[in-house]
Formats: sequence, C-alpha cells, structure tokens
Amino acid sequence: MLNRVILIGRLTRDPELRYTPSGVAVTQFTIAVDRPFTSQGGEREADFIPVVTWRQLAETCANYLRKGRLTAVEGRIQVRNYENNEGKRVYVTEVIADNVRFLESNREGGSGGGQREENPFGGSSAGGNSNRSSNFSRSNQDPFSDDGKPIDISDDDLPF
Amino acid sequence: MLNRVILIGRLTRDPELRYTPSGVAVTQFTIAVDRPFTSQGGEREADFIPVVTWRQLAETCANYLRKGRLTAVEGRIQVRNYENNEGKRVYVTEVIADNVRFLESNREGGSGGGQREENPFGGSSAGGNSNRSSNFSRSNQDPFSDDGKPIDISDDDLPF
Amino acid sequence: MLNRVILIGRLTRDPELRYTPSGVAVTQFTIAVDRPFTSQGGEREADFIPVVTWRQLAETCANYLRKGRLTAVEGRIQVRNYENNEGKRVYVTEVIADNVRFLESNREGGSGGGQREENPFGGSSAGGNSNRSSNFSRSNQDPFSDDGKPIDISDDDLPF
Amino acid sequence: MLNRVILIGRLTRDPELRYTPSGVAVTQFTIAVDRPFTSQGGEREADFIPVVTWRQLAETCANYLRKGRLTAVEGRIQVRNYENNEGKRVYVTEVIADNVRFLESNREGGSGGGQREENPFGGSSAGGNSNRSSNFSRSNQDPFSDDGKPIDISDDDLPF
DNA sequence: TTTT
DNA sequence: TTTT
Repeated sequence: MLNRVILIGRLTRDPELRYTPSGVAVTQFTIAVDRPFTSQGGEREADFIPVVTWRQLAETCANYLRKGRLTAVEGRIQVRNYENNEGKRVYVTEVIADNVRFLESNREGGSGGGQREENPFGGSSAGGNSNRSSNFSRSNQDPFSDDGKPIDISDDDLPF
Repeated sequence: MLNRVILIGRLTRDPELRYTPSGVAVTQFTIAVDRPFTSQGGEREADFIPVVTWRQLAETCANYLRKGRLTAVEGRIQVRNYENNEGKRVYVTEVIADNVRFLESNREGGSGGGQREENPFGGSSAGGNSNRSSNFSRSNQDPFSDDGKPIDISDDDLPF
Repeated sequence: MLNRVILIGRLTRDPELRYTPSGVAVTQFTIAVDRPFTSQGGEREADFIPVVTWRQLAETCANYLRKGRLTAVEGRIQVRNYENNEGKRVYVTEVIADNVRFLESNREGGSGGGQREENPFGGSSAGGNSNRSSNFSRSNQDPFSDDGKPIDISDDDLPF
Repeated sequence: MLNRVILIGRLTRDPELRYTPSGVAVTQFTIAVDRPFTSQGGEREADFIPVVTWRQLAETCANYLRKGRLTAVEGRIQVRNYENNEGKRVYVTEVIADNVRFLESNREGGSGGGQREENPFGGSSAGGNSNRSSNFSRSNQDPFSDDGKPIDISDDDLPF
C-alpha cells in the first residue's frame, strides 16, 4: 500500500551505470548510513544499503555522484529473490530511488578521475521521472551479461 | 545520518515473539506491501519486508497483531551480515521498527486462535519507546536456540 | 531540496472538489491526526492538517473519501501566503498530496449520502500522477467564486 | 495515528533560543526548502517552513546551526491555534523536530559572528530525545514575554 | 567488499 | 521578513 524510504549517507564507491538489453539505463550504488548510536564495543556502525536508479535519474547519478559524497535518497524498498546456481533461493533487498539529492557540490576534480561532466544544476539536485531524451554514450557497455546476476532483465521499472 | 522507512501493508503470518538470553523481548513479522503497479504479465506484485521490534513494542505487537492485519510500520533499514555454515557471507535486511500502528481493530476472534488479549487501546496504536514495566508471561519460550540464527545476541538495541 | 510528509488519520468532513477556471480538478480535505501523547489535562489531542490534491487524484479522492475514513496521505508541505482584505499577510500551510491510500473500504452506504460511486479498486488505493482521461461530470461547479480565497488560480500544480 | 515529516533545506536566519518559564529550552528557526519545479514565471520557488526543537536538541541547534546552513529535519507537523487580539482565530503550523542533521560542517567562522562553540560531533549530527543534564548559560533570557506570542507556554512538549 |  |  505504501512504501517510502528516505536515507542520507555517503557513497561507498563510484556508482555503476549499466543498460538493459533494450537500452534502459540503470545505476547502482551503495550508501553508508551511520547509525545514531555506537555498538556495545563503542565503535561507530553503519548500514550499507544498495540503491538502484533507473532511466534519466540513473544517468544523472552516474554522471555526478562519486564515492564519499553525502547524498539523500528517496524511494521504496524492493525485495526480489532468485534461485542461485546451487538451487537455493536468495533474497536481495534494495532501495529503488525516485529522487536523489546531491548534498555536496563537486570539489576540485572529484575522486577517481575527472572524466565526467560537472554538475549542470545550480543547486545539485536530480529530478526523478523525467523522460527527456538522452544521448549518453554507451558504446561498449556489456550490461548484465557477466556478473552472475539473474538475467530476467526487461525494460520496465522492475530492477535486476 | 538519516534512515527512515514508512510502510503500510498486511502481515503475512502471525508475529513471532522471542527473548534474548537476558530476557529482552523481540518480535519478528513480515509485512506484504503491494506495489503501486502490476508486473509485465499484469499480475499484482508485492514486496515482503521483514520487520523487527524490541522491548515493550515487541510485546504489544505480539499481543495484538495477527496475520492479514493492515498495519503501518515506521523505522529504519538495518543490514546485518553473518557467515553461514558454508563459510559464505549472507546479508539480511530488516526494518527495525520504533512505531507500529494497528490500522484494523480486532474483529471476531482474529485468525489463528483467540488465546491472546484484545487491544486495550481505544484507537489501535502501539507507542514506541515506552519503558513501562511489563508482566508479559514468557515461561517456556526458548529463544534463538533452534533456528540456525547467529548467536551473537546481546541486550542492547542491535537486533539479531 | 527535499520535502516529504506522511500522515495517517481520519477526514474531518467530506472532501470538497472544485475546478480551476481552466478545468483542473482540485480537492481539499482536512485530516485529523491523533498525537501520540495526551495533553497535560489528560485529554486526547489531534492535529488538523489541510490536504490538497490535484487532477486525477483529486477526482478519485472526491469520489471515494468520506468524513471519518482512515486515510494515508503522502506529499509535501506547502506554505503560501496572501494579503487579506485588511492588508495583512496571511500564511497558509497545506500538504500537497501525490499519493493517497484509502485504509477503510466503503461500508454500507457511507456517511453523507450514497450518491457517489463505489471504490473500483480492489484494494482501496488511489494512484498518484496518472493522466488517464477523466469524464467526471463537472457541469455547474462554480469554483473559487464564493469563499474569499485568493483568485490567482492557474492551471499548473501550484495550489490555491 | 502517524505524522512524519522529513525536510532538507537551508536556514533563513540564525536560530532563536528561548526558555519556558520553568527553564525548558526551545529553539525556533525557518528552513527554506526549494521546490523541485519553477513557477509559471520561471522563477525558482521555495517553501519557508517554521521548525521548533525542544530541550537538549534545542540547545544543540542553537549552538551549531546558522543562517544558510544546509540542514535535514525530521519531525511531525503541529497545528496550533489561538485567538489574536482582534478576537480572531489564528492557525500556526510548525514542524516539531525530533531529529536534526547538520549537513554542512562549520566553515571559517560562520556567518553572523563566531561567538558560539564549534561542533563537537565528528559527524555533525544532533541526537534527539537525550536528557543529559545541560549547563547551558541562560542568564538574561526573557523568553516569550515580549513578542506578542500566546502566553500559554508550559513545560511539556507542546510548543508555543 | 564498504563511506566521512 | 526569508536560504544557496
């Protein structure tokens, strides 16, 4: 009926952009969200939450998010399951984001190389379900074929 | 930094109440949240999301929630991982609830037997972090001993 | 940057459907949300929060919501202000909803007369930004002309 | 039943710390939240949302928040009303925050003078309902006596 | 496998 | 009365 998640945390690594066979962009990253308390041992803890974005938002995230950036994510929890190669059912929980806010502007050149564009937004935000055409180069991407993920990828909003 | 989840759905089964070795109540249930769209095949789909509650809220949920009941859950996403008996790391994602609202009052006798109490609240709600003493009977509960769950359970707010 | 509200409560009265001069549907209602605690005098208290919906969602709400119904509302806070007839600036805060869930199915005939349709959804929900055509009759509606509201209504998503 | 708000925006001015007659700290500020779209005239718009915090959180906000700072606020909508001096009922809507996150660390010296402390948290966050004793100096504060606000201020969680 |  |  209702399924809403809001997270603020930092990317654990650069986002990964892929494409479905029919050319739909999908970006994955993990966000580390510090817990508000420390563990019994006194160490700081965090939850590492996988996030998936689709279409235009996927491309914007791939372009402007980088490892370590403070980021707000709004979306819904999705639980999918598949049978692994040992015939066992594996459950995967991800946040399917429909709104991502970049809370830190791009510093110097960013971590991991500056071969991607600067943020065109004044305020560092990424609108969600926009459908403006995209001419993002995706030549030799080989999505979903080499990573052991289930291959039931299709063109609709159901993430892999 | 910030980690907030709000779900509305129905319990897939009666909640399970257990106790940590030191006697802290913890209740688990799964909530089925219908997705707002249908799959490519036109079928209705849902996400089945595990929920964990602690202490007084755990006991209230165990007493008044039942399979099928429409329920609102507020909490945070927690991702824990452990090594299974094959030495493989397994990730478990749950919603740790701090607020649960019972959106349907108890009908006739409820499903699955009426041996538990009726809802004492006029309005069917369960306050969260209350610490009022509880004399909930828990005699022959044998928590965590028979289900293959990792046994690093302690007394604080970190769920199993 | 981010503005998200989720409410569960009951309608204080039947929703009011109106139309902008150009024919865009807009529905208003107030939702009473019980506070989780009682006042110093021990009385139960509630917040009465005005909600506005637009377009298809407005028509669905007008058709299926009624006074007293338990309802979930998802949206954003909007603060608008205008100068009243005494030249004083008045601030109005509303929740602009993009998702409304009907948590109670239509009983007998509903309160206030049964001259409106039954809920066509199996599960009592109202999808948000759908743009399916609507043949809702709106002949002799005379919106915004008789209630002292500011008259700067236009066709976009900015509510009155 | 449920009332949850999450906002990310910037303070329009420095927060204002006051005390109830019995000495409970309460801080007010306004957060400007940019809307995700522009108005018909193409200008960027924002909602200016009043926020109230209490007790320890109030003191932390007063100490570390400043005008212009990017801030996340979690809380609930409260609508209170009072009769003004013309005998007219006035409605005031505020977000009562129970969690505030400082998304920007203190730069140079901050705007508006550096006579307050630096953020002691590594990560720039403010826990909510903590009740640790506070020796915050509040000598010649004269709260609520001089600003035309209703004077029914008391010691519980009902904001002014 | 993890972020500041 | 408003923030970047």
